[in-house]
Amino acid sequence: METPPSISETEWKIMQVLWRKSPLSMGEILDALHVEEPSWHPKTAQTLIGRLVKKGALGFKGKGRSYLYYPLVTEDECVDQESQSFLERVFGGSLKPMLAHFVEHRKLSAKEINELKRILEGGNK
Amino acid sequence: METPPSISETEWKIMQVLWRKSPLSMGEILDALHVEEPSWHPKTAQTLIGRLVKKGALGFKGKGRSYLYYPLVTEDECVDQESQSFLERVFGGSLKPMLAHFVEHRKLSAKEINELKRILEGGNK
DNA sequence: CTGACGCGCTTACATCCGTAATCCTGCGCG
DNA sequence: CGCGCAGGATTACGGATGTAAGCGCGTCAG
Repeated sequence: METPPSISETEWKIMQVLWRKSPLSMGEILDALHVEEPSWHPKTAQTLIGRLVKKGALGFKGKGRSYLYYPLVTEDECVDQESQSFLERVFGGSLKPMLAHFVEHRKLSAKEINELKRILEGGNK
Repeated sequence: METPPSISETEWKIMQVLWRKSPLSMGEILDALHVEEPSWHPKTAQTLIGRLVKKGALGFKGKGRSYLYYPLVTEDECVDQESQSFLERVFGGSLKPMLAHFVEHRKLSAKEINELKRILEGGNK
């Protein structure tokens, strides 16, 4: 996990399932995916899982005929990776313009503002 | 600009040049790119510019033999697009976990925290 | 027992992306 | 005045991505 492998948009959805709960079998993953998005084709999911395993993002335990899959990279690592690259690419790496953008584009209620402020304070221990 | 075309990582760099100043000729764009990243190959930039034009992200004025390029989509539109998809993909569309993540992973100084808080307040007019 | 089904493994294929070369043409320099 | 060069158009190509089908085997239902 020195180098968290790159995880594509669609692959993320699968990772998220396994970050929430693991290990899971193919069928269980499919079920979980279908909750949010019923259009998942089993074969597609299988392919993506295969790629994630090959990339080293997922591991599995050969428990009999079918495997149980589980993440090899933590959600936090991946989130950090993504956040970093997003911030860099879109806002030149600086938080301020980013926050300013969100404040402007998503009409935040006073309540939300306060919650966000509390988060800022909490981190400044 | 109903549907801002998707702009890839590398294409962004070119858009940024033209958002800062436009219209520009091929050569001027290249010069600007070289400031940040001298390894830009002219042919590569040309290809990307071509793609951006085809996608409708850039327009040009045929001022003689060489064109002057300029953006057809605003930076704000694109930033919003990216931010939206990033937030959705990585944080389930919710600002709070996102801010919490940044606060935790980037040791923010008290000064930065204050600046961010001011941004929050400013938006809440 | 026997075939359907689940699922791992392999193959397919159209796009997009990054990176670049080739071709051609008109303009400016020597 | 002819040639090099900038730069527009076209073509190339390997890797990633989304989407999915085919093959083969072992398990479970009937």
